[in-house]
This record gives sequence, C-alpha cells and structure tokens, in this order.
Amino acid sequence: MPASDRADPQANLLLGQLPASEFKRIETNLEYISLELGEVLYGTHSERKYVYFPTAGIVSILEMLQDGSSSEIALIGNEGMVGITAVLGGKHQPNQAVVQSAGAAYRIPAAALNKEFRRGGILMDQLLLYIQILFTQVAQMAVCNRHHTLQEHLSRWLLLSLDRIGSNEIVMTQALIAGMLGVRREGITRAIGALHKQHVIEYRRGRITVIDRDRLEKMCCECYEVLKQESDRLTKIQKSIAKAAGN
Amino acid sequence: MPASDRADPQANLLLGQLPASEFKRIETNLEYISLELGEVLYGTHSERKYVYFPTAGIVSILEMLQDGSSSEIALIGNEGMVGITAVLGGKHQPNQAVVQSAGAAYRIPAAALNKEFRRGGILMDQLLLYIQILFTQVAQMAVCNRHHTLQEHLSRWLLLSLDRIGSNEIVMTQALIAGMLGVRREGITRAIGALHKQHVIEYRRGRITVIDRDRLEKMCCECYEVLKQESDRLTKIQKSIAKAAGN
DNA sequence: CCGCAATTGTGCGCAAACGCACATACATCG
DNA sequence: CGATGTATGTGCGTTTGCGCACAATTGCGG
Repeated sequence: MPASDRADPQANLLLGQLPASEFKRIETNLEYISLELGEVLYGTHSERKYVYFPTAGIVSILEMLQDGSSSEIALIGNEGMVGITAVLGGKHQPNQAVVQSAGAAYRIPAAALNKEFRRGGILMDQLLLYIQILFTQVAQMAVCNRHHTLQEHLSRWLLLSLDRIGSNEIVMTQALIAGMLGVRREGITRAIGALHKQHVIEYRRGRITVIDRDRLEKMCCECYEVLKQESDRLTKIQKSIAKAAGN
Repeated sequence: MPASDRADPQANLLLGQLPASEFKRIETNLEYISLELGEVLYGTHSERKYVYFPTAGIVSILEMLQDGSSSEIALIGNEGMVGITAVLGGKHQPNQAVVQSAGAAYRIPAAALNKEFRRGGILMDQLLLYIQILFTQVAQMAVCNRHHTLQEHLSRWLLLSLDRIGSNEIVMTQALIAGMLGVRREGITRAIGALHKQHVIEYRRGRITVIDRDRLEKMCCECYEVLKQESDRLTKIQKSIAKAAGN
C-alpha cells in the first residue's frame, strides 16, 4: 500500500460522485489495496471476482490474441473502474487487465457492486456513462490502429497516460510500451528517438519525461483530442447528475 | 417496407426475449420501418432520437476520422440493436450507423426505451448483455486492425456478414467493402481475386457468393471465431434469463 | 442493342513496419 | 569498482499496403 497515498474513496471520481446514502451501502464491501506495477488484475477468460476503482495509477486493458500478441484497448485511471462485466452480466471476457503504472484502488466484490447497480440509483447512472466513455475509447483505438502511424500511436499513448498519472514522467521500458501498443520494440525505439530529436521528450532507461507537451499534442493524431473531448463531455454529465442528487 | 417480410417483433432476438408484460409497455412506441441500403440511421455527433431493433438486414457502425476515412467497429443484425447510447445516457457519439444490407427494423424513441430500461426488468438484463457483445466486437476489431492482414479482415467481414443475413451471398461493391474496412479499394480487389483463385468465392460486379465456407473460416484470423464463441455464450445467458422470466 | 457510367483489374514506385542479428550503453549489486 | 543482466540503438532485407494512373469490363437505361 503506497504510504504517500492516504486511503480516500473520493480520490476515485466514480466513487466520489455517489450520494452518501448510496455510498454507505457499499462502503463495508470496499477494500483499499495497492496496485503493483505489472500486476494482472484479471486474465483472459478468468472470472472477475472484483471490480476495481483506482485512486492512483493506471490499469491497461489488453485484448489478447492466441499467439500472445495483443493491443491495448483502454487506459483506466482514477476517473474510472476496471471490470464492467460485473454489471453487464457476462462474467468474463477475452481480455486482460494489467497495472501499467503503480498506484492504489478500492476493490469490491463483483456481486456486491452489481447488486447496488441494480437498485437503479446514481451509481447506475454514473457507471452507464462510464461505459460510454470506455466504449468510445475502444472504438477510437480501433480506427487509430487502422489509420495512424506508430509515431502517432506512441504520442497518443503518452498523452493518455500522462493525463491519468498527473505528471510528465512515465516509468516504463520501451519493450513494455511496445507490448501495450502491439508493435515491435525497435519501432518504439525509433519513434522515441524522433521525439527526442525534436525536443519533445527527454528519456533514459525505463523512463520518459515529456518536456514539450503542446508540441506532442500537435504531433499526435486526432484520437487523443477526440477522447479527451468525449470524456470531458460525459464527465460533466456525470457531475451534474451527482449534483442534482444533492451530493 | 419489404413486402416479403411480415412485421413481427419476435424476429429481433432482443425484443423476442421480453416477457409479455414488458413487451406490452413498449409495444405502442414500436414502429416498423424498412432499412434501405446505404441509409444513414445516425451520423457523427448527431443526436440519436431512435433506437433500432433490426429484424432483417445489417447495420454497420463506423468510427469516423476527420479526414473522412473510417473503420467499421461493429456489425449489427437481428441479434442486436442500434443506439445503445440511449441507455448509457451520453446521447450521441463520434460514430455513424449505416445500413449495409437492406432489411427492416422496429424503432422506438430513445427516451421510451430508456424509461423501460430503467425499470430494471428483463429488458435491462438483455441490453446489458448485449452491450457486452458489442464491447467484445469493438475490442476484437481493434486487435484485428493491428495484427492481421487485409485478406484476413475481408474474410472476417464476409463471415460476420453472412451470419447476419443468413445467406451465402453479399450484395456490395468492392469500393464499399473497402470503405467499411478502412482499406483501399485495390486491396479488396486483390484479396477477392485471391479468394476466387482458391475457389472459396464466386463473384461478379457488386455481388459475392461464398461457395466454400469451411475453407473461408480456416483462412480467416481467429477473430471471427472469438466473436462467434463469445456471442453464442452471451446469447445463451440471454435466453436462460428470458426463460427464467417465464417467457 | 448500343452507349456510358460504374465497377473491377493491373502495374508501377513508395513508405511504414516487421523480423532478425547484433552492437552498445546503462544501472545495480556483490 | 567491475561484472552482469537488462535496456536501448542500428543495420538490412522483406512484406504489406498505400497512392496514383490507367486499362478493361460489365450491366443498365434509353
């Protein structure tokens, strides 16, 4: 458990928007845990016993292929949750959730969350809207994979990651980044080299520091912006719902 | 309205699984309409007034880029519905729904469906499970776009389309297929030529007939099979829920 | 049954990314 | 402080798909 990070459910935006009455009902089921770098929250086709609400760090959702290759389809930080299947009812899915950046989360048994969801209160509204955010993410990844260059993928990934850790530094080896994006490690090396040459990033072994974020955004494909817009739009709706509920 | 297709809500699997009590509540809002080839049910960022439950034909969901290029992220037939945003609450999305194969559908005002969804009955269970099916589709498209060849994309697309129209013939020009997949028309021409040379398909202008489906499945990437498995699995759950509700 | 627009076929050269094979550089730990 | 395993850099040939420019064909409307 990260010492610097005091346990506080409000740090997760979804939990933070629940009215006290609803929060109380799930509170006893919540458990604060740390998310260790590389930890696999759930694997392909394994049953998802818990749902995770990160308060810090990033969880990557990777869609896997039989030969072991994969592609990241979503990045989840403190704005979201890991394990929507709990609510959708399908139990498991052919993908994997891996901690990409260490942090912490509240977890709750899938059944408990599902029960509260089905009461039809604010939690339900919040989660449904979050499903749409996720959906948009996955859809945008699909087009991005089809039409954009490796350099653009990397830029998008950097920006999305930075937004979620609230810092300008990412701790991760090039090989792992390549794994996330589903490209070769050498490709990442070259793309990083190019970004460095243009003074957009600094880096050393296992660590990338973005020093010119504006430029990075300009070099990136539209995908980052689209996701940011849509995410902001839906987050606003979430907040207005929470407010109307007197939170 | 297709003359050969008698109006029958049961022809859509989601509607067909509702218990009579629930169906009655939305029945008056249902409107039977025809889906014309090429018709755009809703465009990028336009508000979605209606939700569509196809009884025949195929609707493609295309994620669009600013430069006009796009990529298909989901195929919807009589097993599903078009317009989940109605239920998620986000109103619109950066994608487009186009009729890929003419047919018919029941449509219902988004607000009416949303209201019934929030009663928390069988409709809700059915739709949530369908959201998971959709989710899996989009995610698989993302990996497929990253790792597989044009030839494989085409095979996957043919198989998914055939399953939804219940026939072995697809009426569509190569240019349009290319548009769906987000590749060049010439690439499709070549891939089709290759499939033809291997006696997997016959074709003439604007029409493809699959004559060796087994072979096509073998030549296809795993994506088709993954989607079929997951879709079957979830559909079974949907049916058992409907049964338990005494439908 | 003829003409014409739409559809399909083909031949380039080009660019992006892959696969493989190493060379180099870095940090950590005894 | 030097050894060692991990991380990063680089070269080169190959493949896939794109872009562009036409040629060839098909089938429908008059």
